[in-house]
Amino acid sequence: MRKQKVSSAVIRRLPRYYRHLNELHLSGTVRISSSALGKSMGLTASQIRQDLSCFGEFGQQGYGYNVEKLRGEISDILGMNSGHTAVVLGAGNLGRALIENFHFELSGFHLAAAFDVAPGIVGTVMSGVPIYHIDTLEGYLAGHPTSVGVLTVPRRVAAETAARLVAGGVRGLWNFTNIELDLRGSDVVVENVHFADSLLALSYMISE
Amino acid sequence: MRKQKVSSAVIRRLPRYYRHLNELHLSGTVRISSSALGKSMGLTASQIRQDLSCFGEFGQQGYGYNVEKLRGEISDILGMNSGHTAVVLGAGNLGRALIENFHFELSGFHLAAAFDVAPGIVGTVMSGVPIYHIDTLEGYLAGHPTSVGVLTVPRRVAAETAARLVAGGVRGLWNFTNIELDLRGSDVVVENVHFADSLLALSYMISE
DNA sequence: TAGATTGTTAATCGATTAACAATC
DNA sequence: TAGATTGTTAATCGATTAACAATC
Repeated sequence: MRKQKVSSAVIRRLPRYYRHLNELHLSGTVRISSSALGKSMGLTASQIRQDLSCFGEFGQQGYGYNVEKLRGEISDILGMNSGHTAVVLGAGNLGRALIENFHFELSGFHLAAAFDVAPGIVGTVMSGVPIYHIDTLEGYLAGHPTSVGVLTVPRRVAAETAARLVAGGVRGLWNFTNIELDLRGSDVVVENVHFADSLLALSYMISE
Repeated sequence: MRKQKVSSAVIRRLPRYYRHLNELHLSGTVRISSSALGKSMGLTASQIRQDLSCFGEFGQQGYGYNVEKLRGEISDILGMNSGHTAVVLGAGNLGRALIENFHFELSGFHLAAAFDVAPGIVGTVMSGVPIYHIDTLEGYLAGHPTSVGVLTVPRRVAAETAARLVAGGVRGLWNFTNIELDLRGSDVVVENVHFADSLLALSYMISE
């Protein structure tokens, strides 16, 4: 479906484009030029036009871009309208924070279930999300095709849980454990959220 | 102090080097060559040597690198031994998850305090971290020089809280709100953790 | 129409990779 | 010493920026 290979740098900017266009739309802005958008995002107009040209022609000479239309195009490109589903693995502190506070639906995901082992929470419902026992994961995945597994389990079971998700047919892993998952051989995509790496980069930058 | 400008790409790899070297050290590995390290990290040997050469000469011809020594050098470069301190702003779900689960000290930070407004938690201690009322922030910062403010407050007070931290003299902001902070004019560094951007990048990658 | 702004091609810049003399 | 591996310089590759004809 996709024409050329899109570079990782471009992919990382797409969500920012979406976010900015969404705010522009909410604030009532109808159209914007690449130079105005660039100014507000700290990018060059050239880069924005170059980035967008990877996916099609969304603007109009002399006019610029229609904010709502471009937002829609980018949400399609990002797969926000693909009916993606997610499950959370590990409903401890971080897992619970994500279940209760992160709005998966704003990114086009339906958070369908979570899995844990703690007797106190298995069988309960958290912010509308049922918590099942991890032993039932395979059965669940067989009956409910799932796009993404959100890994918030303890380190020691991270690799094993990842393998079970891959075997169960998920297409991506959103990895909050600080394990480097090695999924070469499968075509499952891993997106790492390494808090410590982020804080250490900040530490470097403030250390003169 | 620093010689040349180090590119952002290099800075982002430093924490990964640190993490890998730490694991190598814990598993008892004493020395490693750039090519072996590259293989295990998915980088070229060239890139590793080029990256390290930004900061000095840490290896030895014919031998490679001493794992423990290189780990120590990189921790210094990252500022992990600079006595950095942090405070958390907003001890709600995400703030609490960070306070209780994220090991700031493993990144060389001392998490000294948190601030909130909820009567139920102001005055309590969470995992050894005292929770103060946000009204006392200025007084606290005046008496306790603080390196980094961890922003986990609600959207609507994010900009204001950031401004108060900047006025209070912090050097960096670790921003978990999905607001794009505009701190041009100050020399405070912002490190954004945009969960939604990360999930949307994953969404793109699994959407063929 | 005239002014504005696109999409795209060419030029520049920066980052990654390759090569190799130095040397442990 | 001989083999291995560094640090660094040069070559390549890719990403960003500039320029401009096309056109709304």
